[in-house]
Order: sequence, then structure tokens, then C-alpha cells
Amino acid sequence: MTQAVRHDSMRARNLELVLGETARRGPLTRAALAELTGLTKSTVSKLVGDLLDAGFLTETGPTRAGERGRPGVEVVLSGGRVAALGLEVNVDYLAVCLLDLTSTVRFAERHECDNRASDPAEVLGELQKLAHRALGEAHDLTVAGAVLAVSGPVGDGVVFSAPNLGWRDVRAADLLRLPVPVSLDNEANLGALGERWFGAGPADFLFVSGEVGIGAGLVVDSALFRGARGLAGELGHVVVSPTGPRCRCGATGCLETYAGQEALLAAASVPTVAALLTALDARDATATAALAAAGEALGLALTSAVNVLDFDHIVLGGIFGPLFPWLGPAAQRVLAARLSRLRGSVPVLAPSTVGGDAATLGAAGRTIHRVLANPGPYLGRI
Amino acid sequence: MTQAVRHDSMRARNLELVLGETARRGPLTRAALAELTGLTKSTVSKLVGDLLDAGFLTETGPTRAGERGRPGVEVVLSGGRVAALGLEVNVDYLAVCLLDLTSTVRFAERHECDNRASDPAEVLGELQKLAHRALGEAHDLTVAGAVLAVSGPVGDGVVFSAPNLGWRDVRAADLLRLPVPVSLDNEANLGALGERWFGAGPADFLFVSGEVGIGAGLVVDSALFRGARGLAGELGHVVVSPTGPRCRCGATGCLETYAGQEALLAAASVPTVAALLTALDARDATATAALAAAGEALGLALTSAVNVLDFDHIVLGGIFGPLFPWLGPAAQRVLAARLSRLRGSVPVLAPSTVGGDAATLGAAGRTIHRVLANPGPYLGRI
DNA sequence: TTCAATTAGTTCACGTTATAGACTAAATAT
DNA sequence: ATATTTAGTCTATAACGTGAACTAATTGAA
Repeated sequence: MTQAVRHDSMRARNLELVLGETARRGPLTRAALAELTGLTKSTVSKLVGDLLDAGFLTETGPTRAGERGRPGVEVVLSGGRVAALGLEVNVDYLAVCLLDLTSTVRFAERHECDNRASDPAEVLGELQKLAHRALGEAHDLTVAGAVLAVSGPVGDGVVFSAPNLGWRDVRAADLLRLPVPVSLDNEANLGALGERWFGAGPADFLFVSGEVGIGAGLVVDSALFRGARGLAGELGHVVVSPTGPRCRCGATGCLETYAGQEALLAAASVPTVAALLTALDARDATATAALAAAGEALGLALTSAVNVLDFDHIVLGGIFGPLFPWLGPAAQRVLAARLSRLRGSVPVLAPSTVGGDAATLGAAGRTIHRVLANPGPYLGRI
Repeated sequence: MTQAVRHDSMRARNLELVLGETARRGPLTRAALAELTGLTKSTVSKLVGDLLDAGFLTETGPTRAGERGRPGVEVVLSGGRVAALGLEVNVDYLAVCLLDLTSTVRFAERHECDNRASDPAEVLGELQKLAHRALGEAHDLTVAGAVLAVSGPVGDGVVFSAPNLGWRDVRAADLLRLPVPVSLDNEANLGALGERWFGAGPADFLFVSGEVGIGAGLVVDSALFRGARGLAGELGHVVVSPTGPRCRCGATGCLETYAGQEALLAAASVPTVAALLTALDARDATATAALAAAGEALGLALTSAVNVLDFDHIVLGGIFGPLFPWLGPAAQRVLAARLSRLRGSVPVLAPSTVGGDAATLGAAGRTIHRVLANPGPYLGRI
């Protein structure tokens, strides 16, 4: 349901507009902002003034345009007011990062550890320590919030199931006691946002997160598409071949049984992802064949996803990122074979450009974007 | 990109809000509207006054509440101001309907004819005659626009490909000369909207349109989801079995090769859908088995779609509507077998409650909703 | 029957916000 | 030096929603 518009929401909306344009298009004069937003110069002046006072923007001095007329004074996003915390629990590590409003990394740390079949309280306690170190680096910045990335379906502060960690129904947002609001999201969703904001993700694309399970983050018009219940993107259980191997979900021939981490390692006869990469680098035939087969299965699942959702770009992240050279071409071939006639073009498949930090950065970025979209609450103080 | 908010857009927004609530929740007093929208009584009075003046609303006299206090005067949507035209070109018929703002059908006609491998200009000429009959029934109503439903991918007034009609790259919106703005949309999309507005479609569901091809309309939060290029919903080419029969799209084992109209008729050894229904009613073993097999394939494709998009409700339309008793149970079984463990619940599969008129009604409904969402342009006149 | 209580709807002074255009400021071109 | 051009500010104004006072119409109790 939509809300009534009053003067204050009108103002909030226009503040967001000015702040958003400045964030998106770098240094901008008031005149340029007026042109871009369609607001008048006077209105822009007033809004920019308020954002300067609040510490969200700073002036960078007069432009040296070399053109006729009075040079404008450019304003840019200021990193000195608000920060955001990004957290991630992965199978092999805990990660934390602190970003300011300009998306500059103020602090980042990764703690390598094995979280397989772990105790949620213990792991989150360890993460809390990391988070406090990051908060210490915030100094005088207001930390607007923290977002935690976990793989597997989540909702309303609860991890329903994280197969790689062995967690079920963990109230992670509550367990992680922090002096800032904590929220929770799926690692694939946050990875997708990370790729959009910090990598090469276009406005519409499908981000695939290959881990023990295979998740997907759907980005539509630069925003996450979450589906009716918030559980969209279960790419791992898309049907690849109805008569295929049995999956832990109870079905058969799901993508996960072909390209999930466990299936990959078993097919390549190696114990770890690191060993798999070594084998591939050494041109091991079994490993290479295993990856090509997995790539084909991935291509089939992506074909179905593209048919339903009409994506032109697909980014492979998680372990599929480093494995891309061996997995990507096969998947791309399947996509080309099955989609070129119908669509006229073939979706572009590419590895993540952000790499392993996509989800952590995306997590922090979510808060950054929340603040940029609604600076009101932070406007009074300074 | 979002737009700046000025006084006029604030007003437009609140007008939409008042009009929308009245449309959604039936007769409402000004006091109730104030409560619902969060606007003050004075604002609501002013907005309702304008909508009454413009002929969008009418007062239905004082309420007989029986409670203490002055009884309120209820207002309802008025059908006497604006109408909308819905058009459809199907393989077996042309259809037209005229709806007023209250979604009351003012005129509807269906012209049975065989449009297989037809000449676009000829067919659209015939449709134009029908449309003019409908426009004649509009009398003093302003017809705000016409929307034409065609099966297959469309975009910007052009039918890219309608396999059932044999059309390719037809500029249908231009060919159909009408005295009102004409736009074009996919039959599956409009069927989905028809089911949402005139049938039992919930706020989030997948509408499947079974015809020669199999399309899907994705409804998310009561709005269509069109994908990056507007071509979302190609359910017919979702992978059911990678080694299956060759499809006209160049791939193999697409859903269409199992459950497309041609595949169905061939498997059941009947020449037409009518004959298929007769055979099924007569408990013909071949036909029954063919439908069960198609249902399983449909179930597999829907499994993939649900995994990616997280739908809880699926509505089967087009020829799948009448075929539901023979096709639905098998599909539902596959969905249950493959999704229950992972999701905890199984998506509900149901036949369309609107039937064959879903797309035509959806087409007219699109214009109705466009006007309700932006009554401004029609406010001055009366 | 009368009057208090209650709810609906209108009116109007007011506050907030964006606008338009005049005005000042600072550069380049002639 | 002066005209021209562009940036930014200032002020009066208009649009719109708000809030409180006010009128209207009903029920219920004395």
C-alpha cells in the first residue's frame, strides 16, 4: 500500500533525489543538479545547503571549467558523517568491513576459520569481536547499521537453514549483540548487490553464488527482486535433468547435484576447492572434465532462469568465480545453443569482478544505500 | 530514475490514493478515507470534491450505520466518466470488450474465426470493425485507450513473433487505426492481470497461458514483472529434460515439446483441442496418458520457475484451463514431490477462474488501472 | 420531548515547500 | 574596460496539506 504525500515527504523525496544524483554522478554543481533533477536552482540551493550542514555533502571548491560565466562550486558526497558495517559468515572465514558514505573501505578484516557444523553462538561471538574492532575504527562517524550475510534462506532476523554451516532456525540478528541495528540477508542477494555496486554488475543481471548450495541474487533495475516470500533465487534446485542424481532436497537432478561444491569435488576426486584449483591448473583430466560437465548443467539451469526472467547478463560468484575458466565456457555454450534463436542474442556470462568480498561489501552497501535513500533521520545532528 | 516532487505531483499522488482506496474497498465515507489514507478530513474532502466534480466518484447517499453520530455519506467509483477497450487476437477468435471505470462490462463480443497463418492487415481490419462497434457503445464515456492482447513476445507496438498466427514483426498498434491510443501486450501478461483483477489471482502468482506456445505472466505485488527487456515469462522453453525432443526454438526438451498444443494433440492422437476434450471426457486411455505426461513436464518446468521466483500460487489458463482436471493433478504431484521438503509448503496450482476472457479483460483493465493511477488528465473536463 | 454525546463533514487561518524572477557574483570574450 | 555568460542567492508568491473551530446530523438518556 502506498502512503499519503505531505510536505515533509515531498521534501524527503527531493533530498533523496539530490543526494542520490550526487552519489551516482560524482562531483556536481548546484546548477547541474537543478538540470538533472528538474528542480529549480533555488530549491536545489536550499536542499544542498541542508545536506552540507548535515555533513552529507562537502564543497570541493570552484570548477575550472574554462568556459564563459561564473564557475560553479562542485559538491561531493562526504564520507565524514555516516558509516555502515558489513558482516559475513562463510564456511571458511568470518569477514567484516566498514564503509563510509562514499563507499570507501575504512576497515576490513577477514578471519580464516572452519565453520562447518559449527555452533552459531560461538561463531557469532567471534564475529562480534571482529565487528567491535571495526566499530572502533568508526571514530566520530555514526554507524547507521550492520547487515550480516549468511548463505541459505533467511527472513526477519532468522537463518532458516544454512546447509554449509549446519545451522537451522538460528536467530542470528539477536545473537549478535551490537550497539547498532543488525539485519540479516542471504549471501547470494548481498553478493549480487556487491557486484552491482562495487563490481561490473549492470542494472539487470543474475548473480550466481556457488557454494555448498547454489543461490542466486536477482537484480532488476538495480534493486533486488526477492519474490513473494523473499526466497527467490534457489537456483540450486532448478531441474537440470528429472532423472538425475538424488538431491538433499528430496528431488532428483537438481543443479546442485551437478554443480554444487560437494558434487564438484566428488566428480574431480579432490578433497577441497584449493585442491581442485591445483588439479585444474595442472591440467588434470578428471578435474577438467568434471568442471565442463558442471558447466553444462549450470548452463541448463541458467537457460531456464533466463527464459523465465529475461536476463541479458549473468555473473558467476562464490567458488564459481575462480572456477570460471573451466566452468564458464561450457555453460556459455549451452546458453548459446539453447537461447540464441529464440532471443536473438545470448546472455553474457562473466565471473564476479569483486570476488570473495562481494557479499560483505554488499552487506555494508545496503546500509549505505538505505541512508542515501532516506537521509532525514541523520539530518538534525552534527 | 525517479522524479522530483512538486506540489502538483503531491496532489496527483493523493488523488490516486483516494481514488484507489475507493476502487479497492468499495463504498467509503470521507471519514473512512481519511482513516485509510492518513490524510486529514479536510484534505480528503477537497480531493473527493474534485473527483465528484470530475465524474470519477458519485455519492450513494447517507449510510444507515445505526451507530451514534452523524452518518457519513458514502462515495463509490462512478462508471459514467471513462471507459477502456480490451482487444484480443487469438488463433480461433477475435474478441473485444468495453469496460467502464467500475470494471463493469459495457460491451463484449467474440468473433469466431481461424487466424492460423493469417494476414495481419486482414485480421486487424476485422478486429477494427469489432472495436468500432464497441466504441459505439461507449456513448458519452471517454474511452481512455485500447490494449491489444497477442500471444508471443511483443514490444513497443510491434509483435515480434506470434507463432500461432504465423506473424513476425507486425506493427500491430499502427495497423489498427482507432480513434483512441492503442498499445500492445503479451497475452500471457494480460491474462495474468485479468486473473488478478477479475478472477482469483492473489497478489503474487504465476499465470500460465497454454496455447501453441506456453507463456507465463508474472504477477508480483499485484503488478506485472516483465524482466530486463520485457520478455520475461517464456515458460515454454524452460528445460524439462535436456535430452528431450527437438523444439522449434532450436533447443531440445523444452516444456513446449511436452505440453505445447501441438505436442499434446499429437500425443493424444486427436486433431483439435475440442476433439481432445471429447476424448478425455470419454476416458480415452491414450489421451488421458498424454495429458498426465504433459502435466508432469509442466510440473517440472514450474518447479524450476518456483525455485527461481518463489511463487506460492500458480494459475493455469489458456487451453490448460479446460484441461486442468487431466493435467493439473500430475503437475501438482511433481511440485509436491520436488518442493515440499525445501520450502515447507507446496505452491497451489489452480485453473483460471476467468477462463478464455482473461486476456481481453486484462487488456481493458490495464487502461482502467492506468486512469485510476493517474486521473489528473481527465479531471478538468466533464 | 429535550439535551448531551458522538460522529461527519466544511471552513479558514496557517505552515511548509517549491517556484519564478530579480539580483549579485565571478568568470571569459571583445 | 565592458559586454556576455553562467552560478548561486534572495524574496515574494502560489500550491497544498494541516489543525482547530465550526456546523450538521444522528443516537441515547433524562
